[in-house]
Amino acid sequence: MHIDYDLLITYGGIAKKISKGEIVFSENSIPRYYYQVIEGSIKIYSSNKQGKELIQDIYTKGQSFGEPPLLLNKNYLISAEAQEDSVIVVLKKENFLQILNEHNDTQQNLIKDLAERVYNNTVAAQILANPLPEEKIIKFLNQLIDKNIITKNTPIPYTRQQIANHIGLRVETVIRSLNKLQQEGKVKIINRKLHYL
Amino acid sequence: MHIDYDLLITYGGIAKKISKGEIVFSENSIPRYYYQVIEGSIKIYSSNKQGKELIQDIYTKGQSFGEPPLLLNKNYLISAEAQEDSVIVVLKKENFLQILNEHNDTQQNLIKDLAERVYNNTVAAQILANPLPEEKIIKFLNQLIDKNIITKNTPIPYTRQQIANHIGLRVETVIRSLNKLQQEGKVKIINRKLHYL
DNA sequence: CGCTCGTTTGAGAGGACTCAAGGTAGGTGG
DNA sequence: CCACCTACCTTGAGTCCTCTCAAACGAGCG
Repeated sequence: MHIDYDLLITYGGIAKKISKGEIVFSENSIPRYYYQVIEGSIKIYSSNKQGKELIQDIYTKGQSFGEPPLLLNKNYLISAEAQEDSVIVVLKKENFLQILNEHNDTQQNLIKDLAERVYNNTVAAQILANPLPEEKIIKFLNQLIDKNIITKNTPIPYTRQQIANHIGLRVETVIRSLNKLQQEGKVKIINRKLHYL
Repeated sequence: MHIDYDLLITYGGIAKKISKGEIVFSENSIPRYYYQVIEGSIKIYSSNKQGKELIQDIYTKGQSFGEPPLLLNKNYLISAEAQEDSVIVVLKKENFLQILNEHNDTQQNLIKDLAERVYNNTVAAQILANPLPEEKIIKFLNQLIDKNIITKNTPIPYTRQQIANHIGLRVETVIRSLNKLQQEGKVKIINRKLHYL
């Protein structure tokens, strides 16, 4: 989802700096705002009892996040945290709903965007349910390519830990699996930078 | 998502009988229709290389399914199969889009519905990523309660196999975990029927 | 009675996880 | 320019537990 910056401001949206590591909203809290990234990146995640973090999504420039609970009047199930110093626009819920009402194209954008998230979640579920670490990784990388986040033969901008948190594995397992994948010629590791072939 | 039956018919929707086990659409095929359940239940699932089935959703009376790929012009990533003898309405894509255009309330319903699916997927991801079988089961049961599919102290209408396919485990593991949960007093098994306490 | 489908139990193997210890690169400050 | 720090990566050894495979039991039904 993306709403024109000027429109957001017109309806009372406010740009806000968020430092790396700062929390935008957290699990169980009540949604009150619509959020859209102007600069930087926001990580959406949840943690289980053992403290293991599951990254559910990462939003960057131009993308909004956290609408579903806002629209459904339910509490957040996930937390949002800045992965780097970022800027976001914050818009009161009422004003967001007003934009939706008064601009029909916004509704259509929202539909497209939500449909895309459902679609992506389908893939994510298949990755998480897959019992083989190497297949998980390959599917994860394929997904990143589909989403235009990475391209083949260029360094992948994720740490081993981040990959692990995306697909539900431990760092060590990711490292060992990447080694196997390299032997199979599916990825290449050039001084620690991971490349997908 | 739910569209009024008469409206569907007005726009050219056709009711269709689907026998148990019959496929409505399958992975990799091209979406051409909007589907809505009239009677029975449709299972949405995908299978991995090892033939293990992952149930992603089950839709019943009044619910539609399969819109995201339809709206995004992408191929299905999942298959849809009747779990029992069912009746669905099939509506051509163009006509579905026309309904969306000409009935603003439909758009809003669609938004709500998609938001709900994203929300549910968030929970599903947490379940799939959880490494402990017993926690998976408990979270799964809690989700069924939230969705009003089951209530406490009544028999749960799922086979062990179905539960396993929902949460990414093997039947045997589900059975053994249920025994532990019974010992902990969290569920009760009355001649094979599972009850959540 | 004899299918068929779902449930259950046992034994064994494999592999992800855990824990612990080092290694390496890039940045910072003296 | 070098020493140091920190974050990330890597390796090893051992445990645990899910999965696999095989077999059998129970319930419902024609």
